[in-house]
Amino acid sequence: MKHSNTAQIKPPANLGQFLSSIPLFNACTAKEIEGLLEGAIAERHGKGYLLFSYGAEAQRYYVIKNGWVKLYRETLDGAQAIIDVLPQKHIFGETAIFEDNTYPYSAEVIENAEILSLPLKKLKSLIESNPKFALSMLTSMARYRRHQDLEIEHRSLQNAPQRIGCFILRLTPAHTDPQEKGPITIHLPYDKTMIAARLGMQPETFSRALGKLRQATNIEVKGSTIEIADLESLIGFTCSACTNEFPCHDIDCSSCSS
Amino acid sequence: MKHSNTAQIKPPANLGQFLSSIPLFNACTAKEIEGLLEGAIAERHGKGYLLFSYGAEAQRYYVIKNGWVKLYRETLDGAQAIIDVLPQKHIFGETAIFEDNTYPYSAEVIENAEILSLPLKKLKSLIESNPKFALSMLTSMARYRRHQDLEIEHRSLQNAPQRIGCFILRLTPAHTDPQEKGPITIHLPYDKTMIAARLGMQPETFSRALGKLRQATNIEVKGSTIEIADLESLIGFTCSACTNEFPCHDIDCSSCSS
DNA sequence: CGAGGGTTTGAAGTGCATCAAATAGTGTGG
DNA sequence: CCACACTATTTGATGCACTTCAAACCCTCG
Repeated sequence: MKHSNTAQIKPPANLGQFLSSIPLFNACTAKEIEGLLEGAIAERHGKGYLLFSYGAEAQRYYVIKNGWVKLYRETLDGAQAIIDVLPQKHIFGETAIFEDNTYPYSAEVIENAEILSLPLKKLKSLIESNPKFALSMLTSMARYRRHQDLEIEHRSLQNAPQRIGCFILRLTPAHTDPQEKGPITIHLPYDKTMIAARLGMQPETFSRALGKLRQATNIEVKGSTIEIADLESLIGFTCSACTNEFPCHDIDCSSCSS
Repeated sequence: MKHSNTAQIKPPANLGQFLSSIPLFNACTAKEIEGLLEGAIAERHGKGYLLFSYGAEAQRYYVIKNGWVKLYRETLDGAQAIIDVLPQKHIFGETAIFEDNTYPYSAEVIENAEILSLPLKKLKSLIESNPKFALSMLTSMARYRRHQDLEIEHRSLQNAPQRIGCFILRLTPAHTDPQEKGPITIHLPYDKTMIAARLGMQPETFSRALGKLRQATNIEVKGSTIEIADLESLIGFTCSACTNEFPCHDIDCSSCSS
């Protein structure tokens, strides 16, 4: 794989600060953060880099500093089921400690990414020693659950153009006012092909469905840039088939662990 | 609703024993169980009884002693998304404590059921005071997550007959030998219409898909009784579109909280 | 027996997938 | 800076799976 270049980068001093900025670790003391970071490795990986495979023995969990990572599983005949696609500040692979110490999915970099990996052992002992942290962890898991519940709902209630609309809406800056008038410009964060997979449809369907969405809601699409002229129209079209109301932002999953 | 009869039943002495038998509470001492049970209410509800609605303020969580309960959400125009359908020994409504103290879904009895409801407060304090229990809770949540991940996968990779096959396979007694020769008889645990909804398809589709499954795998269907003549054939047909191998039993979700 | 819900069947329509091929975009080496 | 190679994206044509609407059937229970 041409792009699968990897480079270890020396852990910069501000890793602690970075970790603290993640909601899951909010309540941790500096000393605890330091403990978690013992044995940390920071690496830069190119698109296509496989971080770990389903079923592999798990020693470490990961935190995304930059870029995007997809979690997926695959059948014997190669069909992939995308479980999730995660942006920066997300954690993944950590649930292995609650299972049999193997990863419950595979993880692959899909946009050049800086990834931090940390020993699971330290995480486990922190959970055991600090009830407050255990509660943070539970909160984070519960939030992820809602996120997944919503995912299931979307797949059964929304059609392809609506799923795309929902995806776009979640890219608008959080706390955007639904009444917002002026046009909003957003950027698709990764390949359209990957977005299609993330939304459970074929690339061809994505392309056509985006066309329909454009006609229905007056958005403008130029490559991976999208301009929302009339936010309310987009919301009306998209959110009618969802149990959430607009400023849902995916039940703000920025603080989910994964 | 004709069937929505409800009767309070006096908490029998063996509630403690019942709770202890649930994996989530395995590690609890008798004293802790007793604490959890303070303020417990046991009730019998008929089909159609609404236990709580999405968004309602949550004071209690629930444990199923008997029967089946569906968790769902609905859009403004009445379309329902079934999040899960739970059998006995399952817990639900407990995640409200990790959110804003409101239920993240509605819950309705779909087969006459005996339901135990317990105060969330006691649960929360147990989590905070007993790290071991917090860990059990995390384990349980992690398991539920895998269960949901699998659900998403099934919806994207399996077609209707395969989803039904998978549903049937998970009804076979756990640890059934895949090589098992003699015919296996199982009973559908609730309405076909409800199973269809649970699997994300229309009742008509369910009926037709079950027909296809019968032809493809030599199962016999008489009302809600199904006889599996050739288990291997059923497994071959069903599990080829799944990332799990057969004796998956849904990643044994008997110990999930929900 | 008759009412009502659950289930099946038929006919027609829709949405998405699939296969095939053209086009646009991106990074490469010359 | 251009031509090439390769990938991402779009477009067209066709097929299949599932849905929808309508109606019949069946089963249970008062």
